[in-house]
Amino acid sequence: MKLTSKGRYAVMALVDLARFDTINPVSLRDISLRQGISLDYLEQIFSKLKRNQIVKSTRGNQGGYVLSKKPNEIKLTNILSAVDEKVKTVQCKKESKKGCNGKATKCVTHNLWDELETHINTFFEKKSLQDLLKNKSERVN
Amino acid sequence: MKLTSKGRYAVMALVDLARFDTINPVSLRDISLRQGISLDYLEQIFSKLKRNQIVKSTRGNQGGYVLSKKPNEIKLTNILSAVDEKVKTVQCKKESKKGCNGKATKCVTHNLWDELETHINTFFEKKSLQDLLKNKSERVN
DNA sequence: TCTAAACTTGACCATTTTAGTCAGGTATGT
DNA sequence: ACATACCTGACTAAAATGGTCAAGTTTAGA
Repeated sequence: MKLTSKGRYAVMALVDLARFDTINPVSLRDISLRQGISLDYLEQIFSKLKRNQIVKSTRGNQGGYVLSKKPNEIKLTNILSAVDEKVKTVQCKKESKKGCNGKATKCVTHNLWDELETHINTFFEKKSLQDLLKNKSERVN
Repeated sequence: MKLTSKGRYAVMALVDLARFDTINPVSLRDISLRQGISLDYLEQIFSKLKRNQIVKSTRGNQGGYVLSKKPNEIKLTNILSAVDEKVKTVQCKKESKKGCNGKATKCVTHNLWDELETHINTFFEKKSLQDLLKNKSERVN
């Protein structure tokens, strides 16, 4: 199972983007500063988001990124899979042909992880960027 | 988020144990052979399971491990947390005092991961070893 | 009592993943 | 032209993963 900072950064950055892209493209530099994420790392992430048509870019001065869809049309599944955070739990080796661990049977936990995977995916399927915009940033304290 | 082979092995081994411990303690060697898990690795895992009172051990010849509770009393949460598979998603740095990423506010995704965590934990809370014993091992094909 | 089976502990390690950095681009508005 | 901002690929330190190895201790049974 993979769910790391990269996925979190992607979501954070997109929420930030959704809040500021009403008029002009938003530069990664701004997002970097506001969210405290390394600019270089953001570029890697946005490169993937772009490949997956989640954002559009404008080059040059005053350029930046814009969402390619409305916030409520962008599901978290889309975001996470775009940055290669496969919500795949533990894969049994060569599960396709043989059973797990080279046995002739599926391992007893096989269905379990499948179930969990579905469970999590459903969670991310229901949530959209829009949902995250609502509870904005809460003050600590 | 951590959910790796160690957790899967722990569950697999305990299901195996639950099936065979009716009379005598089950040796790790047997589990190792049946489940195709390295014996040395199993020892590490069972050391943790023992520390967390999930299994009891008998040393010496004919020794081995036995469940310390009934299969329906052992929830998957117990197993996974015993082997340090913290179902903790992404933690924001120093979230306690300051906000995330050193900002004064919680990051926008903070509540999201909290929610997910709860979501997953609920899943594991409901499942017991007993549940896994039912759908035994299915043949591939 | 001897010995083999089985648990116990801790150190060690190769590989992979993570979370970036760095260096060099290219495109474009002003 | 030049600053800004996107774009790309190579590189890397540190951590996690999935083990192995070595050296025990304990106890049943011959």
